[in-house]
Amino acid sequence: MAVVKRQPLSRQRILEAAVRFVDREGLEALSMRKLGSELGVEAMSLYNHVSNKGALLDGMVEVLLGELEVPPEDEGWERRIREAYRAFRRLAHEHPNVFPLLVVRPPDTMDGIWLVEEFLKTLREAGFDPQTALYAFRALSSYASGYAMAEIRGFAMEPAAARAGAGTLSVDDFPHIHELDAPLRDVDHDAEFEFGLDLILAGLKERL
Amino acid sequence: MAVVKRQPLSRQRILEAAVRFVDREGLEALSMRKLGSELGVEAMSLYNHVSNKGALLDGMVEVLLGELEVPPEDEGWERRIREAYRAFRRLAHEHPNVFPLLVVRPPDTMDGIWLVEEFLKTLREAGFDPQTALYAFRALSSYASGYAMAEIRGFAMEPAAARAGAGTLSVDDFPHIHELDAPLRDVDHDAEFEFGLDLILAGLKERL
DNA sequence: TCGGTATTCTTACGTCGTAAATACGGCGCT
DNA sequence: AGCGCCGTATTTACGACGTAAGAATACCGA
Repeated sequence: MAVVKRQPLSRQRILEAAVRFVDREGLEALSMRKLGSELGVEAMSLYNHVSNKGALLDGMVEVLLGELEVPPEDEGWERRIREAYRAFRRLAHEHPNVFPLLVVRPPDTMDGIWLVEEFLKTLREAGFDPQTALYAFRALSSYASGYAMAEIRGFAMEPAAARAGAGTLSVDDFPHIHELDAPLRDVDHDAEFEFGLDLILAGLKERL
Repeated sequence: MAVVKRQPLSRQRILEAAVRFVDREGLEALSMRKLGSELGVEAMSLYNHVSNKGALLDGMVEVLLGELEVPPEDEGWERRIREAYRAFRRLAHEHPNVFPLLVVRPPDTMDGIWLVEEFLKTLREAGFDPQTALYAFRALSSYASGYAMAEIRGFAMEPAAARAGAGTLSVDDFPHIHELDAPLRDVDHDAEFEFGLDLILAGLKERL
């Protein structure tokens, strides 16, 4: 008899369910009806808390952003920034099906703005002028989001080579890809990501 | 009387029409029916040349890749690579609505593989060891595609600030964003992109 | 208990991707 | 010229989608 009382719907509960659903089934599988039934509710009920599907997707990127672990202020600017981008990439690993939303529909919330502010503060206090701080922010963000996307979806323009093994490609036509066949088989993505981060951060330090 | 004889359908004609259509109307507006009528044909006719909508999208990124202007070999590795990524970014400007496809569904064609091969060749001949060549390729590609995406969709996590002007944000809570209000109003994206490219390329040269 | 408000459900419409069956048009035969 | 073949185009149909409009229900303070 003791049927669990159904919890009331709420924007937050919907968004979190949506993230879980997409984590499990993929972005394309997400529909209002299916998300509704996930919550034991009809599709149209969702519209009381979310104005349409676009807003639902936007809300999902809010959830992701909320999970981002912002490192504390006290550990030196370089380390702080490093950790921030590592955390960003971690998001991609934890939600590979949701993450692309973040790239395709940039967030427009106070939380997002606050992150930018925090970031710029760190760089300004490190001694960069405003212009350079901005450039640095964008260079790092571009790199990190590009890398994370590539990692999730397969590296653009590095297709069958790595996935199927270079074996099927003629050695004569593609000697350099072939040369990388073995290393490509198990790249250390952590190291690779850090390589790029090092490159950019080292360059930035020189401009201090 | 002289009605223009309707050209026969073909995969290529379909893909090009799809790119034109999306350039004009946006990705979300693309449907088999509308693309069909664009070509004076019923939706189902398209399926004789393209196995489904997914394949259509893949084909569209092939078209984009085909438009990429690969710089000649003879101008020194650094300049060649610079020009290649500039051309890549140009793609994003010319097809802002199609470009995201390239990020979300990495191409898997011989043309794509050939581009990688060409790239690796350039870096190997410049003197990089295979491992570093690979890392360099991916660092640059991540940066470039991340930057191009951000440019197209609005910079992730730099939202209302730039778009609405920082005026609406309290100066006390967001001093650093506010500080950038004016510069943000007209950033020179070319310069900004080059800044990041410089950073990475400079770092790479040191590892030669 | 009542009345009103906020939430949920039902029904309905137009659009989507695409499977299946049908019709068509141009070709090589005889 | 007539016939049949085969690839292309059309018709029709199905189930799923997002969501507008209205009806039903649940909840809450008086």
